[in-house]
Amino acid sequence: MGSYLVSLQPKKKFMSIQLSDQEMFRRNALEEMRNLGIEPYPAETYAINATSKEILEKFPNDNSLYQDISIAGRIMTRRIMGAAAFAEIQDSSGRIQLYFKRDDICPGEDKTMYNTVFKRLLDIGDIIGIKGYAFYTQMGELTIHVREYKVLCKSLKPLPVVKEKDDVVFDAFSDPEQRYRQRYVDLIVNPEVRDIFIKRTRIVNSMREFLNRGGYLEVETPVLQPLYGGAAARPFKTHHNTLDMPLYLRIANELYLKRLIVGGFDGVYEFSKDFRNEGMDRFHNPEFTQMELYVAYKDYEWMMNLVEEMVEKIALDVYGSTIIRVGENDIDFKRPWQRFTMFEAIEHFTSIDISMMEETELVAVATKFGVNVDASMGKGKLIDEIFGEKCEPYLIQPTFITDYPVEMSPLAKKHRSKAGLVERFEAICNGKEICNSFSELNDPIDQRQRFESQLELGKRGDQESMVLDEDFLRALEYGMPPTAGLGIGIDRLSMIITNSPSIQEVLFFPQMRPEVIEAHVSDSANPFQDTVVPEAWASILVKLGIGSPSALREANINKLFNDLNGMRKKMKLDVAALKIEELKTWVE
RNA sequence: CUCUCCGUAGCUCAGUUGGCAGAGCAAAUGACUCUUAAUCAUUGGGUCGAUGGUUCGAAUCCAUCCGGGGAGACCA
Repeated sequence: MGSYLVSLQPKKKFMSIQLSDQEMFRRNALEEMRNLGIEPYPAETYAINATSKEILEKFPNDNSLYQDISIAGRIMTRRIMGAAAFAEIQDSSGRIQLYFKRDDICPGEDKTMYNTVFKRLLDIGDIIGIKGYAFYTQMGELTIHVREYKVLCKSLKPLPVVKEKDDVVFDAFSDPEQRYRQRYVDLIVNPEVRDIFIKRTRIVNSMREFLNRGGYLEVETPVLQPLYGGAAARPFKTHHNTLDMPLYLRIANELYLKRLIVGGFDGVYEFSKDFRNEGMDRFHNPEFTQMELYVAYKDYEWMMNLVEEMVEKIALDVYGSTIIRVGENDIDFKRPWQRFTMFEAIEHFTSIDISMMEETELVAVATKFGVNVDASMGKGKLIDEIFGEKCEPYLIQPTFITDYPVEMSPLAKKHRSKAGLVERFEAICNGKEICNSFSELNDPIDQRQRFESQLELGKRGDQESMVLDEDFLRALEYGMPPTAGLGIGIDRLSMIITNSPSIQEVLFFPQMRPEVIEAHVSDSANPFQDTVVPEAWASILVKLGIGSPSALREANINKLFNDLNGMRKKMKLDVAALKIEELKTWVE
């Protein structure tokens, strides 16, 4: 700890103020273990030969099994009755009860491993390995009788203790902020959360298996792109130092995959993390996952059949059924799904046929339905808005919507028979789009014109209009076979299939504003020595992770103000509360 | 960006019309050899998200800010 910090508070007091009593007890237990010659963080392998799940499944059928178990897990509950005790450990497959008996753990005179280590120095949250045998208690619960145990990891932070009886959960760890920020805790104490993520992986595995079986090649394309394209969205912009040029994080990988079709692959797909610099809500995270697939010599009709088949298989692989309960509804993914053209869908829900309307009439209809209309909207956008307002939310069962206005689909091929439309479909399910697909536009001259009309929309103020990609056009000029393309949102699909109401529930680490975490300050000089920042506050800045004057200048001043005073209060510092005016003088 | 709800002990939550911060679980100490939200006894622990204001007095009222949830705007 640097000298300027020592002058602030003596180290001992400094530390004890920040740790709760429970954390202090655990640190003391750690020391005591070491004094007893027990290493709380041993290095060597702990060999296991069973999991809680397989014991619970197989022992009831054959009581001769599991008489020499080695198993490891985290202590989740303990019920101690003097010389005997029950505990539960949780491993990756679930929980199982343990029975500890003093004279079995400690057959000799020395009862330390039971009386001191087990009863006093171990806590809920610690990870132990045990050896023993399976049996039934008098109450009939399958339990492991522990012969010996070993400390594998001492936990220094108290875990939230969630209890359950008759399927009623008590004191659930439920605060969304804490659950998302400390997902590891969420995963430890909320088994249904881990189940969601297991299902998500199964969905991805099932899809990949389906695609590989179809003979499509899984590929990787750039995340950092000099031009962003393939979707209508605003990008994240970054900078490459050596090239000294801006680069964008991809908003889609469509244009790269189509270059590969030009290059002669018949079918390529990629699970891609895409990034869109837009609002965040229940359905949008700045980074999200999409699977894009392009198949040569196919069209959108063919792709619709593929989507139905693929999603039906996923439902069957995950649940063994095509029917999934989602919120209030039972959604059935069984083929075939209902198909509507966009105009049919609008007519179905509004009884108005807008298929022949001009822009001014569409504006009137849109306004009537409460759509916010502005000058940047073209005809296609208006139709799309009307659909989004009056149809999409009401489509619960999986439904294909086909034949979109050309203005909204600059990468899709013109409809073979309907003027002004393109060969495009979306699958809508539970009121939300889950995929988007079209017969890909492979006429390079038409494609150039579409890009140019996108530039027009950009001039009208549409911030999401696409940019013109000359290299992509060059690729098309060499010739791309007729191709069907698909983008399917993995997060959206996972939400539906796991019955999760928000995207945060299907992302391990959803995007959040940064949290204040006190950094451990090591011995170093005051980085604010040559500034107007007082020494007392400088140490707090370092603890908040702000280690240089430039970092200070980049910080959000209101948040910093809040955080600094928060730390002052928490650490009971003997300095006056910081005024925002004073803070402002630091960054000037 | 707007509206709205929320922020109190490690966790889940109470806190009346402003009047000395409460409970359950968790923790500590002790008792208890088949418990299971184990039980019984005793004990410690929070300055109420931050700042400023009103007041004799603020967790409580007001303003601004920080963080989160929900709805909307925006957005495939």
